[in-house]
Amino acid sequence: MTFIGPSPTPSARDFVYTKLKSQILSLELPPGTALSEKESSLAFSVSRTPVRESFLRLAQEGLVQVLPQRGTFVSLIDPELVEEARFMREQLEKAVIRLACESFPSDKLEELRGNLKEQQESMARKDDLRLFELDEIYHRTLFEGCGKLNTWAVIQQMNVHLNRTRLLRLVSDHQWNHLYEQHETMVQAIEAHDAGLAESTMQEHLLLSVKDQVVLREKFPHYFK
Amino acid sequence: MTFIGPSPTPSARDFVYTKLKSQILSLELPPGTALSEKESSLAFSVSRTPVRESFLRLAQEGLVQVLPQRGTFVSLIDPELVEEARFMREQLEKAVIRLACESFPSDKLEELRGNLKEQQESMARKDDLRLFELDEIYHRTLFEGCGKLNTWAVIQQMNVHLNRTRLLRLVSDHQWNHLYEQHETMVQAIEAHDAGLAESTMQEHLLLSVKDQVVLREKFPHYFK
DNA sequence: ACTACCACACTTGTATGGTAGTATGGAACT
DNA sequence: AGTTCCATACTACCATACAAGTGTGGTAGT
Repeated sequence: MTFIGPSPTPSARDFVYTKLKSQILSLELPPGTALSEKESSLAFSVSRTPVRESFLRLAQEGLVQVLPQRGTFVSLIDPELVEEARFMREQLEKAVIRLACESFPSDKLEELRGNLKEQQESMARKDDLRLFELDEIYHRTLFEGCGKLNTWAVIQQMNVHLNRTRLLRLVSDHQWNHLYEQHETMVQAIEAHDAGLAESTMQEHLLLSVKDQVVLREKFPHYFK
Repeated sequence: MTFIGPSPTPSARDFVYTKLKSQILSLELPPGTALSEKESSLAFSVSRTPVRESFLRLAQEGLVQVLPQRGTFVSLIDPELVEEARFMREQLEKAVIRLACESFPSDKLEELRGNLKEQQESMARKDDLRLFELDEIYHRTLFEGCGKLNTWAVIQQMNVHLNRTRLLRLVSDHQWNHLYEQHETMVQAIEAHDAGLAESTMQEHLLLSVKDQVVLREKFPHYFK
């Protein structure tokens, strides 16, 4: 439920925060890594203050753990937390697509169709990065059309815990086709006001995101709690 | 999705944060109020650092708004945000009580029954404050029994936006009886594995929480966005 | 060899001074 | 009178110094 007014001039704090967050999510800073205000401040050429404030924010999001007078560490991945994040997203997305089946503004529906078209193009170009973005925009548009953008923001925040288990490399090779079909099915379900179909498709759709965690857990058991 | 390791020795930051938060939620600091690092630091007899860090945390939770070089202000109540918080809570609570109807550990069921009994006693004593706590514990126990404590934590965080519109005074006089009956019905539904009954009762149950907002909005329109 | 202890090198927590951007009120000008 | 401009008193942002707790390795004593 966080609303960030993006500063017109990016502050040092935001810079450090963004950088650290991306490093943590990409596992460039693996779980368990010790951080230090001083060290990071040197690395980023800023003072301890913005670094410290970034640490605090990351701690609130559960990405790092601050132990007073002892140190700050990248959080281990908590499988329970990951599962619950998935659970929450599932419930909220299902509820929203049910709403969408009742009524959905036509301009947003148009956006969804345009998005689908671009997905096809990107699949042809094997542009995985763009596909990833389009997937996100697709879901965002769904929430936007239902007037539930704040809910989407909450989901985004929970997603960080899912993202750390989602290795982009692994995703790239498999089943964009399958995902695309589901996206298309859901749009059709909305048009047909078929809430049952929409909901079950969404459920399957979101289940695909859990597979990577198993792989990661076998490969790096010490990343997990 | 935030996890705060409560410090063994309460830090100045936590003290200031807790105090400010409670003042904001109780409307003692009404929406729109201008805050200032310096002023608060004097009021709490600490330096500006812990105050500043509290401001940032409150900003992330959406309770204050920090405008660089201009000031920090208690956020206006955003009706959309309040409605979505209610929406999310409804979806998640309904999903959880459905799970509870499939299976629920007997010791937690015992806790729920004990809670109900204490609710009766508190109603007899007209102990509204305790009833408020018991209501919260009741719902928490539901999530605990389903292994969804992190989800409960998320709900708690969204609740701050609902709480600012829930005037404790107003709540006190009406319908504890009604709420209690719903609590009892839900426990029975869990025992009977009647997901339909449980879900619809929960939905009604949560709808009761919106009424105060209307009153508040008529009385203090300038508190709202 | 083993243990108790202590100095030291870390860590984060707190206090404070300086910087730059913003709002405001009054003076000077039209 | 109305408008423009500027000094001034704010604001949050950042840098830095100091305080206080923690872990560790070496040393002295047994």
